[in-house]
Order: sequence, then C-alpha cells, then structure tokens
Amino acid sequence: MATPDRPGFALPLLLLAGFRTLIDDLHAELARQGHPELRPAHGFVLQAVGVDGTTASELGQRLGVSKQAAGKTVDRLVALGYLERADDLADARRKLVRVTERGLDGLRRSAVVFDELRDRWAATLGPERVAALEDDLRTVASANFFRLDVPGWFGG
Amino acid sequence: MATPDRPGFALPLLLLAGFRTLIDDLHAELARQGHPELRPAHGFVLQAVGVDGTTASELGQRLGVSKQAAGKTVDRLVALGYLERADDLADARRKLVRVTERGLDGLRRSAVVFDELRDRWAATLGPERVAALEDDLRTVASANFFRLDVPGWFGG
DNA sequence: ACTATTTGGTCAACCACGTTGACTACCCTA
DNA sequence: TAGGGTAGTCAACGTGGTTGACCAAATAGT
Repeated sequence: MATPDRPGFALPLLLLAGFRTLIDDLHAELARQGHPELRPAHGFVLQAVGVDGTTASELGQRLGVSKQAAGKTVDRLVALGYLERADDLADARRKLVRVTERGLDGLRRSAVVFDELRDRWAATLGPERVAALEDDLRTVASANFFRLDVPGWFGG
Repeated sequence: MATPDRPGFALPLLLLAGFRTLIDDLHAELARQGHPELRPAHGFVLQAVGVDGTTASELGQRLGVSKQAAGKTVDRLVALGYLERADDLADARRKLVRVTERGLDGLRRSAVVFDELRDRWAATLGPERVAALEDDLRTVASANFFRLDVPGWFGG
C-alpha cells in the first residue's frame, strides 16, 4: 500500500463514519415519522435559525456561508414548510426567518431520535465511555478552537 | 429552549466538528504544499481508486454513488491531473482509472499531515485517550455495521 | 453459432448547495 | 441632506449528486 495505512488516517474516517451513521439513522427514522424531505443539512439550518428567529445574513454568518447561500437554503425550507418569512416592523430591509410548527416538530423528533441513538451507543460502549468520548472531543474542540459555540447550535 | 439541549445532540455535533476541523486543517496544509485544488471529497476518491486502479462503475459502488456521479468526479480529477484513464486490454468496455504520480503525492502528503494532526490530538488528550477514542468508535462501528470496510479506504 | 441479457461508459436534464459580483432599498450618522 | 454601511436579491457559474436513455461490448443459454 502506497501510504494510507498510517495511524492518522483512522481518526477522520472513524469520525466521518460515526457522524454519517448517526445522521443516516436519524433521517431514516424522521422519514418514517412524517419528515421524508428533511435532509441532513436542514437540521443544522433549523438549529441555527433557533426559536427566536433570525435573518438570512445572520444565518449565513452562523453557518459560515454567504448570505446568498443562506437565502437560497431558506427559500427551499420555506417551500417545504419548515421555515417562514416575516417582515421586520422596525427595519424594512430585514426579513425575519422563523421556524414553523412543522419545523419545531422535526426538531423535537430529531432530539428524541438522537437520544435513542446515544442510548444505543451507551448500550454497546457503556455510558461512561460515551461520556468520555464526548469529553475528549470537547477537549480537542476547545484546544483547537472548534466552532461549537455557534449561536443556536446547542441551545442559544 | 424548544428541544435541542438534550444529551444526544452533542454527539453528532462533536463528531462533525472533529471531522471538519481535521479535514479543514488538512486542506489548508495541502494547499501550502502545492495542492490547492484538492477538495475534501477528492481524498476519499483517490483512496477508493487505490494503487491498483479501478473503473468508474466500481468506484461508484465503493463510494456509494451512481456510476455517472463517479464518472463526473473522475473527469474533474483527470482534468486536475490526479487521475488518468487507460483502456482495458482485456475488456473494451472498461476504462481503467488510475492514480497519477501527482495523485500519489497528494495521498502521501495527506498521510503525513494526518499523522501530525493525530499527534497534536495526542498532545492535548494523551496518546492512550486518542487510542481509546479510536477503539470506541471502531466498536460502535462494528456493532452498527458501519461501512468502514469499503475497499481501498484503509489500505485494501 | 446466434440470439438474449447483463455490464460499462456516456449524454442529457435536472436538483441541491455553494461561490462572486452587481445592484436596489433602506437605515444611520456626520 | 449626502454618504456609507447593511439586508436582500438576481445572475452566472462550479461541484457533486440524481434518473433515464442509449450504445457497444461481453457473456449466457439455447
């Protein structure tokens, strides 16, 4: 083998596989529960919009993409009924983006499914090792300045 | 907060953030080392092609995408000089896809950078916790039938 | 040996998701 | 009131994926 069988290669592959499995399982379950159009990226967008709502520009900043990209994503999610737009009474330039009741339903169901998936990991690994895994990732995150503090992602 | 602040939400976010940080750091370094056009997806494609080469159809199967998508990705990587096509002497339908010397260079440098990044994680976390983290992810992987055994990904 | 089927590659149309650049409408401040 | 920054949108484009259709070559089954 030319080069890839080095220790460092395992880490990104395992992180990606773990993430993808979680997300794939989530969306298979969400499809069963009445949200077949919800795609992996949408969850992060709904999270980033948050219960207080936001604007396309701010959403772009939160997600690390351009305001144009954020605007197009909002368009799609509005078309699917997960987001809605409203005028800002105080500033006629701004258009508020809010999560609809359907969007909240998807978010709620995601939370439940994620909890169940985490329980399944805990059943295999043991609860303390799952917690240790999260702690370790969080440690690396803070050491390397991950962007985990994005507003709206965890509960802002 | 509506729903997201539940324990299960932390896991996917941490896995994604960890993966993205690793990949972002890798490509920043690769850009510095003469591979600015190499995008995150390309590494997986080069890995999947492997030193023995393959065909577009087989590549699609390995990556879990259609043969058309694989073909277009090969087109782009051929244009960038990372892959090359050749006729199959034994089967006139097949077109062999092979990694070029430039492709191998990118793969080799990726391996080195990944090793260095893993060392940085080990410096923060301690080597035994990085190993434990990998073990845990591997355990969950085998329990949940991850697709880590994709040919070419680890060194097939 | 000759059909019939499977397989590999490609073309076309389309969609999701991102980019930059240009432009309008609006707010704010000197 | 004139200027500058900000919010949103439009257009053009790139990338990475999808389906469906199609042809040519290999293979299987009489």
